[in-house]
Amino acid sequence: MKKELSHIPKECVAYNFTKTARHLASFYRKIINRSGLQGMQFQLLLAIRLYEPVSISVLAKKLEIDRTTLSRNLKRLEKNALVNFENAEDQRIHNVQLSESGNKILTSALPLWEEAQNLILDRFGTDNWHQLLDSMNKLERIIS
Amino acid sequence: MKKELSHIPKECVAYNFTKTARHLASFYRKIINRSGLQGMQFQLLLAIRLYEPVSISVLAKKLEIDRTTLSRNLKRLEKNALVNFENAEDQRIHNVQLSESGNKILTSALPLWEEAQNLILDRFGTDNWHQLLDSMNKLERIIS
DNA sequence: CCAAGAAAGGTGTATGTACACTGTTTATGA
DNA sequence: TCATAAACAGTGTACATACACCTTTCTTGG
Repeated sequence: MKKELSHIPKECVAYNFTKTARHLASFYRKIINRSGLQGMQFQLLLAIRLYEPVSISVLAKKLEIDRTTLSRNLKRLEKNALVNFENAEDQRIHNVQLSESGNKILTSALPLWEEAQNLILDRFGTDNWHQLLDSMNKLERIIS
Repeated sequence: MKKELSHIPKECVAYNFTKTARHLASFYRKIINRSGLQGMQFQLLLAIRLYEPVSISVLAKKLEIDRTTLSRNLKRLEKNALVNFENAEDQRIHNVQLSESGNKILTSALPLWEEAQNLILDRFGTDNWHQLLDSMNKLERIIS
């Protein structure tokens, strides 16, 4: 007889998070795309505005994403003239900052993020979200 | 004066889920890789075992992933001889099922999934996880 | 001072994701 | 019946992820 395995996808922490994350990213992306930005581009421009001028490695740590992934994503932003790189005194460090148009398009996208966020929170409840977020953060601490 | 924006990454539902999902996927992947399987390969083989023989579209709906993404991921499994395709009477449908070696390697990976899952649940608490999962499922229903 | 190592970043390669579009096969209703 | 629509799947293209490996630049301890 074959072992019953249907509990695995139902219970697997990674699978369920990945699935929900995909759907949520899609939800936000469809709205934020109206600004001309991809979802990831929005995240990056926002993070750059918060920390600029900032090196690639530092930004990767802030966003908790792989440095080489970030590096390539930033390269696309540079190609679209949304960010600029410049060297620091330390010649190893490539500092990134928003360009004029990067700043402009980010500003235009902020209300779209609000719209997506509010669509979710109005239906899910802000308190429920904060509780969920707390729980997720505990989970994160466990695996790092 | 510049508007304060640091609440956005802290609060954004999509960003926080994506980040946690990445970390969790990495956690499971490192363990499951010891079987020779990628994390996604494990998911797919498992789902195929649960539903085989199953068409690509049906499998995509079960897994809630994009059909074309699934199609290409399955192509890699086929290339590695872990699954087989065969046509149904309905010539449009390509049914997929596990090969001998696909079955074997999946069986060998199951204890590794248990290991990863238990590492998380032992530290996080099964009840906490079920509560979190409930909340996530509510969130999913809201956005679909 | 300077050799060894650490830090920053890039490249090669492979996998994963998803939208727009296409072709083929089956179902359906006027 | 047969034109039209729906269902199934593949391809083109672009973006996103991440590991292994490399070079360049700085730091540090003997």
